[in-house]
Amino acid sequence: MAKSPSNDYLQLSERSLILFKALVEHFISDGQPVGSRTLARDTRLELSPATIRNIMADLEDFGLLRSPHTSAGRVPTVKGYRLFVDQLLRIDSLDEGNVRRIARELEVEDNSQLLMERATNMLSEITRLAGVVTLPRVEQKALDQIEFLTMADNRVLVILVMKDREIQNRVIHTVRPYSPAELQEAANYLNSLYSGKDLQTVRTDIVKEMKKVKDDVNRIMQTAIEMAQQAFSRDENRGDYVMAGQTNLMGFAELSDVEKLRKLFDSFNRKRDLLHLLEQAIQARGVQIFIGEESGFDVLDDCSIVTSPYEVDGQILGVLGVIGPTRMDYERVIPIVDVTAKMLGTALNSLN
Amino acid sequence: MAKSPSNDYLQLSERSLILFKALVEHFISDGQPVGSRTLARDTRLELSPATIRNIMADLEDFGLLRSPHTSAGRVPTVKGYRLFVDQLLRIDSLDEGNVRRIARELEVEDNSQLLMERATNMLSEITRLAGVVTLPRVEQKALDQIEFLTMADNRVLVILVMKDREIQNRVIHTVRPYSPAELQEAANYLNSLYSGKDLQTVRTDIVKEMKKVKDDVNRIMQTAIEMAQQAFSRDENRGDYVMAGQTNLMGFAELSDVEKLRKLFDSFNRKRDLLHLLEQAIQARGVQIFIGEESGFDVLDDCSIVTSPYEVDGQILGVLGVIGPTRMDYERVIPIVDVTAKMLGTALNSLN
DNA sequence: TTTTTGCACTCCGCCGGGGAGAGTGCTAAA
DNA sequence: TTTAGCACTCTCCCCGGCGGAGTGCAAAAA
Repeated sequence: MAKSPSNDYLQLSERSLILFKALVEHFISDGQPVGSRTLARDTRLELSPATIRNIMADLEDFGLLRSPHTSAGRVPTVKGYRLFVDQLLRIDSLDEGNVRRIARELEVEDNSQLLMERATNMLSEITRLAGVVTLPRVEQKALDQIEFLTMADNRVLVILVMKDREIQNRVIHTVRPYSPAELQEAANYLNSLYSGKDLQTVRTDIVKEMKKVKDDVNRIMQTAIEMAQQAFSRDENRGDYVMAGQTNLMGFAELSDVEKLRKLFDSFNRKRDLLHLLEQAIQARGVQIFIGEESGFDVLDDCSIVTSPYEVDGQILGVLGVIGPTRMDYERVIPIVDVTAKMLGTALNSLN
Repeated sequence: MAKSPSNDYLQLSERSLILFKALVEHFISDGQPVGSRTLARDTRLELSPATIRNIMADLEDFGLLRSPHTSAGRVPTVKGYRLFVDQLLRIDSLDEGNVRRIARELEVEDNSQLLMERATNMLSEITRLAGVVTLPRVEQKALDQIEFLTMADNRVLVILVMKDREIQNRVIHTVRPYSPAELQEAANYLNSLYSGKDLQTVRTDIVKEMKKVKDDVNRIMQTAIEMAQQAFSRDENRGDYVMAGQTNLMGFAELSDVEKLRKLFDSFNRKRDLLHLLEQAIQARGVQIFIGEESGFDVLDDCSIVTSPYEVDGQILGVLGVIGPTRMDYERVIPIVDVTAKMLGTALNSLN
């Protein structure tokens, strides 16, 4: 009888799926393995525990359930959760109250950094899980204005004002001192050329420009290009994120092991691995979910991540989401993540 | 026989103190209540366990020790730790290796924000506890240069370059548009007047200046004062700190209770309480230690904090330190905190 | 007087046994 | 195909017993 796990849930009857769904929901809400008896009580279908046991045995053969030990109930496997979120979940739109709350919280802020922080806090507070938002790559942002300021010791302070009102400061070192007038001219030149374009484009354009300039003797352009070359050089802090509500993860029984928790928190601090994961999520359009081992990142084995990219003018700038135990309340969390991503997009847009 | 706890350790014999010190050291190193037997083995004094028991009973009467239950060994009380760190500890200077390590780590950085982060990381790594450094109040920092940049919608970007090379950006809203030339003149004026002074002073000076200006019709000064008034208005984010190595606190048995840990971490995130505590420490000169309840802040009941202010040119800018369980290795931690504070001071000084 | 010995006592932690409870799988009947 | 019945298997919890560690006290030794 024992089938090897396969992917055709097709074989599963409607009834089995209803039962399966009920089981997952039950487990999500109280974290205990679910037995046939409980399930018989809780479902509409008037079935005896014995029948349910038969069905559960089938579901186990399909690799959707497993029992922690011989005489415990069943819990969903990763594959089970996958089926659940992909096929069985009916996501309805978020209730008015929360929608308004998110909107209100995000619309007032007029600074993109703070906006990100608010978004994370929102996420973690509403879901009672850990919230995370990646900061937009500065490369993707549109430049509004560039200015130079002379400092001592052949250093020049570059001020990049982005369209979203973020201000970036960079100090560059030059080989010879430049006069304020020279720098002003260079700034004017660059502003007229590049205002409104994103840094990525600016950089490639400058490279092209450099080739032409070799022949050209225009002094202003020379200065401008020289400055710009350094000012726009690739920023090495490749990406970053802000997080909030990590402590919400303490207190979930499946993470109550201090050692596990420690590893998880350490990895949040290291950022590298999680960032890598989030960059995968940025590729996708819409809400994406990594369940347990699917993240391919073992400190997150008992965790799931629900993410959604946020965008401005159709361009994806970053991704936000929440991290929680695999048995999180997906039905509630998914729309929250979804809406927050959209709201963050519009909030950012209104800054431009 | 039972005396009420009193403060005259004078009555304690040399021998009792030696024993007490041995006990505390023993407890610090392995966290288990210490019994008479163990102590008899570990000390030079050739005494029977029984004698030691008598002495320990005395020490308990003085409120320096207590036993968790009838037949466990003894552990130090807060009062005991206090005696230990105040009177019994011989702090010798930090070993060359660590001194050099700290120096090396702090001398390369040329940006005060990053310097602070390095310092925290150092502290937490070397002590294997949580490290914390308060950021210097911007008020205290010396101004190097101020510049203005016109932006759209009657907004002006103020750039404050501090002596320590930190760059502050503030956006102010003006009632009428100012031309770049006007702003340039204002900046020149303010730079000539205030470069090198700290923001606090600048602000008070400006208030004085305002009175005079009323009569004066000098246009440049008018503009300058108007700008400066807003630019230097009191910054409301009153204080902040950076922290590292919080996870080092997980895994100490006395904090292994997840709920306790959660409260502790939450309070780190809230910052308010801890900040308040650190501000007390800023008053003191040199290393200061809060043991257990002494912090007057109940999530820290099982923790001690060792702090030291750091200063530049004799002026205290902030405070740094570590947080760990009450039974931390004070003998090792104290010199580390001390040296790091001094090194941070000199590192900051070399930026000016 | 101080220190030590001897001894009774207390308390914790650990182990094994014995239910109770929950849940399973299998077989046979409906 | 579903259900009832049943034996079986785990876990969890409680209990009692026991060894170990440590104490306090009284009496002996120094």
